[in-house]
Amino acid sequence: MLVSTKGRYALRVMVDLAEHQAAGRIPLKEIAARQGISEKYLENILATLVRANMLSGMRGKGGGYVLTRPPEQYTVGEILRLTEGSLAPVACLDGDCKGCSRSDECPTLDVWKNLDKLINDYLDGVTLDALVAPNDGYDYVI
Amino acid sequence: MLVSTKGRYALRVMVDLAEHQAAGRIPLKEIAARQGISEKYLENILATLVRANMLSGMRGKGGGYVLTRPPEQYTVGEILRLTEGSLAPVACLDGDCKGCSRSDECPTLDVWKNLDKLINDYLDGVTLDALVAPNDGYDYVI
DNA sequence: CTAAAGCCTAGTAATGCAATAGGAAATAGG
DNA sequence: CCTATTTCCTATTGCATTACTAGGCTTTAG
Repeated sequence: MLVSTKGRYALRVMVDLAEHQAAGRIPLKEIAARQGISEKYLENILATLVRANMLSGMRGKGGGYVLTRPPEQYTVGEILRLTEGSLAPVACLDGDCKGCSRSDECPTLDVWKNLDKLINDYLDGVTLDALVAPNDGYDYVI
Repeated sequence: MLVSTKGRYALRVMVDLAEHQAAGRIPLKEIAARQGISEKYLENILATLVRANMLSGMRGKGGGYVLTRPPEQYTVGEILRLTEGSLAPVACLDGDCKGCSRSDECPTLDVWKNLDKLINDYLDGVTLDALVAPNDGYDYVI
């Protein structure tokens, strides 16, 4: 499985926040309820996003989370790479375990490299605003 | 990780067998030595391939493994789907757990579907013979 | 001061992955 | 028939990761 629940939830949360941007800071409780995700589990995920400055969190009454950039400036790729650690399709390409001893002669390495590029290029080409549902009309109701 | 060692090893073994087709049946021991893979672990992998009729295994003296089709008739996709179980990038698309309750309204589902298609289409487009190293020349030595 | 929120560090249960163990059955050659 | 060789089959183990929970601390608005 390339993307685990952590990454999937993170993406859904980012879309949720993008859709509710107009409402200002959104408390975790609200997101969890809307998305049907355990509050405690969400904490971990949001903490990761905050530490990477993708979200700003504020404590206390009236606190909550808000995007730090406009939705079109987030790519799905960066969100997933952050929460998943890596999007490499095979261990051979993962940052830490750099190159197995057979990489010089490996007949399959090119397949993995091409696949890796395919995946990352696609996910880096999709921005958050492309996933936001069209506004319900509140903006132009008289 | 989309593809685990099982799938990677399987692919390498298939390439190995394609490259040594001319030698007839190849015993597991030989493949394991050439590829630097534990014999016992390889057993599992080869058993899977045999059960799916991708390889033919024969026991006893002079036995070993051989491809059941010419290399250009295997795709990397089918080899990996068999050994990995599935190439779905997220659990949402995995055969068994068909569709989560939110799939109707899920803003991210299309991303996963597109990614899934991208991955499978690419891997189904690469055939085994594309990975086989050019012959060393034995065929045309006088 | 207090209630509402995020922040932080652990801990745990379950799953899946990688690898190993031991033996049964088949086959070829002497 | 005997033996060495080789695949086939069923379990089991150790390990790492994933998904999720627990409990308490800190910040902020009113």
